[in-house]
Amino acid sequence: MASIPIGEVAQRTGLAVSAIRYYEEMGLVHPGRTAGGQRVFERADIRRLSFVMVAQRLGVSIADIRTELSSLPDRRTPTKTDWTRLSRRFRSALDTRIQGLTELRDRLDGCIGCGCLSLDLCQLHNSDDMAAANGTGPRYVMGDEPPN
Amino acid sequence: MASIPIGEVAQRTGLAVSAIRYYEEMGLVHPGRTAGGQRVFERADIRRLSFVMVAQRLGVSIADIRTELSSLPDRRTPTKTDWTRLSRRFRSALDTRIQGLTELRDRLDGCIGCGCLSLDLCQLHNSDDMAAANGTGPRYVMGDEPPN
DNA sequence: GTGGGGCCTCAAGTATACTTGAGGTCAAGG
DNA sequence: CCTTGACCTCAAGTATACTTGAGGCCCCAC
Repeated sequence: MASIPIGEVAQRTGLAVSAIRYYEEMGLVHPGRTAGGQRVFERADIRRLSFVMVAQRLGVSIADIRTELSSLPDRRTPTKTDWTRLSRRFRSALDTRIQGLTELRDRLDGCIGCGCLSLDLCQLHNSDDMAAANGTGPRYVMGDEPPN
Repeated sequence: MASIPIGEVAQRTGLAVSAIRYYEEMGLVHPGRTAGGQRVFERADIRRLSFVMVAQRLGVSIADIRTELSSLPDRRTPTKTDWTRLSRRFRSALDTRIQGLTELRDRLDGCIGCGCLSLDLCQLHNSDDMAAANGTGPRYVMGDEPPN
């Protein structure tokens, strides 16, 4: 069956060879080895790596990606059901993020009108005194959510 | 006029004191100094820092934030017009990002249906052969855009 | 069967974004 | 005045995510 060398995986995914080796070290992929010790990947590994790239792009840390991927069977080729479960969780994370950014954008819209981030009476910044009173600042803008 | 010490700026913005000093070093804020050498901030600086926090949250690097902020007058208190110009550019970056994520999500939706990232005949992954033919992989998913 | 491109490991380096610690100064309230 | 909490600098450390380099096998097309 398809045994793909690291260089080809790199070409197919667009990742650097060094990055793929790093991902293995981080436990995101578990390629096999030839008798001579060279890594042997399979298609499922390319898919794992694709997922890694997409998740990375969304700002998910490698540690978190590993956690997500741990729901997939390590060496058995994942079934459609495995991936569907993962995709669903992923989609919901995406939704959350999009929603957060959209709210931020809408709040910013109000700002542009009022010259906000510059004027004190904006809905975002209130007066400095009010902001000081409950220990805020850009938190209004950021919706009081943690960065990730 | 309002001369705010660094600790108060930290409280109001939610930033660590050390982070604010770092931002000064990186050229994102330019506080004044007392005769004794302590930093003196003004309201405009808090707004700059708020902007920094929001931009950071969107994944903008400090170097890029500095570039953005350079359109504001360094020491003169920015006018409403200054901030409006900045906000508009910012809003458009936000739009781009939201749009990218939304497209990603929609493509993922197709995937969930077909068990993609797992099956070869998905619209995202085509067959491995086709993907190999034009040197792609997750690029379909990522819309061929650079990370930032 | 061999030449050489591809692959290997391991250590160290890079970039970003800060934090922590040591050692010392400033300034406001009592 | 004097205490003391907030502030100062500078160097070093931390975490994340990789890349680069040295030194050396692997393996397949010719």
